[in-house]
Amino acid sequence: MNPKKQQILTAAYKLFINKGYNPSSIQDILDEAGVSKGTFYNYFGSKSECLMAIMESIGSEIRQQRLAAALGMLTNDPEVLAEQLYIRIKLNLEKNLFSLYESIFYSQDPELKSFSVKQYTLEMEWISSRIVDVFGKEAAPYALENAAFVHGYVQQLIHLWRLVSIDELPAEKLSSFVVRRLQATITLQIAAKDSFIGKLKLPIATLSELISLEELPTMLKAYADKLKTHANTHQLVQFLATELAIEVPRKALVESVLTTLANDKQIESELSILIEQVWKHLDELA
Amino acid sequence: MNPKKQQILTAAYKLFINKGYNPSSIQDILDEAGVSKGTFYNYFGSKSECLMAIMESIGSEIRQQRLAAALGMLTNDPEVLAEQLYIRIKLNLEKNLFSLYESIFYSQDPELKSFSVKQYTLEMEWISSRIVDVFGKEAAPYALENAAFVHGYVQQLIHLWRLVSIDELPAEKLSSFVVRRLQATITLQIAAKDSFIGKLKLPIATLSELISLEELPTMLKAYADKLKTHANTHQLVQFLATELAIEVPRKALVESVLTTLANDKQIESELSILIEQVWKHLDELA
DNA sequence: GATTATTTTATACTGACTGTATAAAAATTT
DNA sequence: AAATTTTTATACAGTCAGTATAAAATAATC
Repeated sequence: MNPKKQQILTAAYKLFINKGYNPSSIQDILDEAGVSKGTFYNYFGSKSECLMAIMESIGSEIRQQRLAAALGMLTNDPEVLAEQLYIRIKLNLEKNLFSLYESIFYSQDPELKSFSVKQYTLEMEWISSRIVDVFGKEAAPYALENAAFVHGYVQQLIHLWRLVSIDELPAEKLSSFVVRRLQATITLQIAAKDSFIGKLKLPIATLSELISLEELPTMLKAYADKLKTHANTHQLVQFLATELAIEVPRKALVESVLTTLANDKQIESELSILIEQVWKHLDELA
Repeated sequence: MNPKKQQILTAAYKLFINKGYNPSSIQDILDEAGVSKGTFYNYFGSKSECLMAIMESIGSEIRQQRLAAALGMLTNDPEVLAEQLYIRIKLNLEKNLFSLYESIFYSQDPELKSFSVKQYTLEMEWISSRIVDVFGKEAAPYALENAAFVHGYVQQLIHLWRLVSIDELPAEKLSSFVVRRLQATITLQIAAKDSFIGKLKLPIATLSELISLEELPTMLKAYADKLKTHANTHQLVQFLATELAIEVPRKALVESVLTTLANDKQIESELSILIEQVWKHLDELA
């Protein structure tokens, strides 16, 4: 990613989580980044576009870590689900993201609004599918409303904790607590056939569809070619492209490279989507 | 209440729920109310103060209706709880309040922020105490976190419903569904002794303490004296003051007057707090 | 009914904000 | 070395919240 763009994102991120989104003016960002106004508007059409770019990359980081956490584990293990829920809570805490979500979720700005709807939809879909993984297909009719249950309960407990205690939030305890509560309530709910949302479905969100393992090498190759100036990243992506093309890709090597890439803050969102897709295919490799 | 102040509140309310809080400028409010800037700042120190005044009166309306709904009913009836939860949902729907809560809850403005913390605390305390009413004192150690459960679940289901369906939200179905889920989960939770928040308590919010039945007549009388210009309200408050002072106040009459007052949009928040207190004492009357 | 006090209006102003525009300077690419 | 792109500095338009003030309208008091 262009260093100026990265500078701006870093500065904006720092300001947003400290002062909050609204109170941080574009001028503040420019001063912090040591960059002029023209440059800012060269990369972002508006302040909210800048915020969305930040959220996008965090979302991608969460998804990658969740995929990594499930790797080699049984998908129906409730503890894996708890661990994955914990990943979001942990990242939100570490990066102080609550105020960012807050600014976004209930924003009046139509672009931010629809962005947050998309983010929300993705999260609900992901939790729903994990609920079916864990509790079996008899849980499917109740998965969506229990995704809402999980999401809402986590959110409220975090909020509540901050009002009742000055101690650090026990995030792991929280996520496993919520999963236990989920387990209890969903079992009874299935038995009672008690449903609210019923058969209604969320409008499909993008990004959930998989890029096939066959397509990935060419796409990665195409991307690698754009990375001439970033020697390190270029090497890694180039390697992925060729390795995934051969008969039996070396899984451990691929995973290692993915981990390195996942920790690289410089990468474009376009690339990080590709990386997520590789993660998803990882357990298909020998 | 001063007619100009009422004009401003009505105009602001209309704009806030249609355009949202942030996009409504003070100038918009002035135009809508047909009032000049000086007048606005004569009654409200800022735009957010105006919003808080609106929220305050709605909160009071909700609390009064909830008290009325429980009147003469058994406090441990889960259906009464569902009905009371429904009251908030219904009022929020009717008055399109979601966007208002949204603007407030996650605001950066420190005054709004602490106001919303207070509102939130009151709601949590109220739900908690109702949970103990319904599920008995063995539910007490779990009441607070289940208040968070109820609040978060309701919120999420409303949000979800709006994404999956264009139909009107089935609010009554929602509230009774959540109460059933609460019933299921809290029973298992008590059995499992599984708690997250533990013994931690919310910092006490004001307004929860009762004004005694003995004090009320004098306080009402004092207030009535300030209402010389509002003949109708003055009559009603004056009546309450004298009626509550006598040996055996006529309950039906008092209740009727309270209902009339509850529907009066003109009353000051100071008075509406007194009215709430009378509601709370109502079942002590013969 | 006249005088005094209060409320309301109209208007101008400050300072902060987002986003646009533009010409010159700096850095990159060809 | 020349051409192209990026970056800077700066000025500008238009919006906003909130302050200030003098004049007009209304209400309260004697």
